Amino acid sequence: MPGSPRASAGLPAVDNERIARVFEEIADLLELEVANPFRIRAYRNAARSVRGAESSLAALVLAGEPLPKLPGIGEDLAEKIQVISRTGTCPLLERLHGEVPAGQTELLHLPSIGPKRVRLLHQELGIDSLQDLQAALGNGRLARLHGFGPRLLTQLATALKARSASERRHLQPDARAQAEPLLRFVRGLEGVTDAQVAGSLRRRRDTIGDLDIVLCAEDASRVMATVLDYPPISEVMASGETRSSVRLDSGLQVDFRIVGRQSFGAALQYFTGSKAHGIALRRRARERGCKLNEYGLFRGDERLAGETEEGVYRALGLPWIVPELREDSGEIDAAERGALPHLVELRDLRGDLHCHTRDSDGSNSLRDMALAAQRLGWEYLAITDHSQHLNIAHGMDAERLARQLDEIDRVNEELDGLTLLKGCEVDILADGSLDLPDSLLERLDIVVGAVHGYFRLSAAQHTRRILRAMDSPWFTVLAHPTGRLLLERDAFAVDMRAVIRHARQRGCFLELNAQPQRLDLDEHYCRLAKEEGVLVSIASDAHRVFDFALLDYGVGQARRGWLERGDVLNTRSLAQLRSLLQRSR
DNA sequence: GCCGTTTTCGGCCCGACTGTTTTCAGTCG
Ligand SMILES: Nc1nc2c(ncn2[C@H]2C[C@H](O)[C@@H](COP(=O)(O)OP(=O)(O)OP(=O)(O)O)O2)c(=O)[nH]1
Ligand SMILES: [Mg+2]
Ligand SMILES: [Mg+2]
Ligand SMILES: [Zn+2]
Repeated sequence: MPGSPRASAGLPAVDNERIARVFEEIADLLELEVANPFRIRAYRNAARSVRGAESSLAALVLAGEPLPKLPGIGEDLAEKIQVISRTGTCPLLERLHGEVPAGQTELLHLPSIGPKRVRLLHQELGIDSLQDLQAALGNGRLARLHGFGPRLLTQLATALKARSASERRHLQPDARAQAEPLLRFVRGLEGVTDAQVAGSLRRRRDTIGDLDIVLCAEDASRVMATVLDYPPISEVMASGETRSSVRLDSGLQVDFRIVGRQSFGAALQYFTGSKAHGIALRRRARERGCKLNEYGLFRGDERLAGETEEGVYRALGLPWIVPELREDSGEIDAAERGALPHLVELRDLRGDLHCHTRDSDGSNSLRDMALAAQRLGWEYLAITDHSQHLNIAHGMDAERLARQLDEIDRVNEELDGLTLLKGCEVDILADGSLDLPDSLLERLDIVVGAVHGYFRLSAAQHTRRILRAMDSPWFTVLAHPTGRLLLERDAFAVDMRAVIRHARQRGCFLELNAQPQRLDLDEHYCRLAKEEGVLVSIASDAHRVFDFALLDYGVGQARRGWLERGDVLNTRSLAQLRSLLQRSR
């Protein structure tokens, strides 16, 4: 078997993500066997729970330590986690693979195709894969199938043609760029009194599946007709009185929901999600003898709330919960106890600890970056160009960096209110050594260490590599700690708890890289860093002056990770920052 | 499969849109 999951050197090859994917795969296969829907849900909930777990579960298993109590993980699933941790799979998954034709999960992921239709395709036409379906679409046999009307057939044809495009998720800037003109359009429509973005974009998730837009209007069906006139709409997938799903020319799906004024808050709550958060609220309503839906909170026929979100939460005995926290990962409990965090905000940041200039792969001069930062009212900006190993980015050798340090001294002379810090984004080499000599590193205010290559090391090797880098007395911040590139490259395998604990021990910090294709640390690791008492640097990694605006994406992610002002390194004043960066050398 | 100020069985969120359904199943948000 390629990539044997067996652990080497005490660290597991199976990370939480892999365990979660096994549970999701089981859920898909159970769905195809038309199993008990609640059992299927249990596996999907388990996947979510494992993703949110703060420790590497396989690491605990291999160390013989007990698993923490995780929501939705009972006796049976805990046992399965043990087995998956050791083998990368489990008997149930293997059995299901033997029973369900291999291509059927792909079919299940097509729009409007669920387990019953997959079964029908199999039984009536022997279709078990995307290729089979493609062929059947071509020769007209599909149309004879019960429930396969013309609308569904066009939808399937589109989905098969642009499969990769339609299944693809989107980065926030892309989603935002398409949401803005759309919002302008619908807000200008007659009868529309309010329109808000909901869904994952409002929750500021790292990637966005589709746009979810709630509109407030009394005459829903008339307004819906005008909404569908939005020129970039290429396909109307479903359209009724109060909700529609469309696809834009770009391939992005948009879901619209229209409700009246007295339901707008309830609809916004419903459509913002997350699904798990919404279900948890509905369960809570039920426990209190009420019913919560997108129209309001009701006791019998009596409407208790619905006009505003705040009113809905209040009527459920809760303070309003910011969208970023709505993942059913402890926020309802915290709200109930009055213990919601006061999340960090963009305006709390007093500077940025990671940026580039023309001296490596940036587009603007050092001076222009400094002046732009000064205009933002910041107290400090660390200049952190690449080191020599990254020659693709014109990384600097010792001599060029030394010249840059002189330049920083000169620019600092003319700056007003802003202080440039001397830094470098130093490559962490494969063996964990740093890419510049100590004689130079010791002259820097901040050393941002980064992994830019050798991603295929094992978790054990990566962890050793990073711990060793932190052992350098000059190392201060670990940049983009998992190396992930959203929609392109997974995080590399690493024992993040060990990294974070070592950072605390060594007086180092972790970065939350705000580039929207990174957002690395993710929200789960942010919570872990907070729990372990390691400050996070929310950093733009700007390569041009406009990139400082990207910090807001980082703040969004930090908020999803429950970070408060005190948990963030660059909310500190320059004096506080300097003393934090001054390690016991 | 999970879970319990309704506890160890019997629940598990609730509603819109589509199709050929004439009273509802399938899929999705
Ligand atoms: N009550 C309830 N609400 C749901 C359900 N499915 C979705 N929703 C609500 C919560 C979601 O956040 C919202 C939008 O649905 P989406 O499928 O677009 O999910 P979301 O935007 O959260 O993530 P995405 O990035 O689009 O995949 O609709 C459900 O099964 N029950
Ligand atoms: Mg969405
Ligand atoms: Mg949606
Ligand atoms: Zn960088």
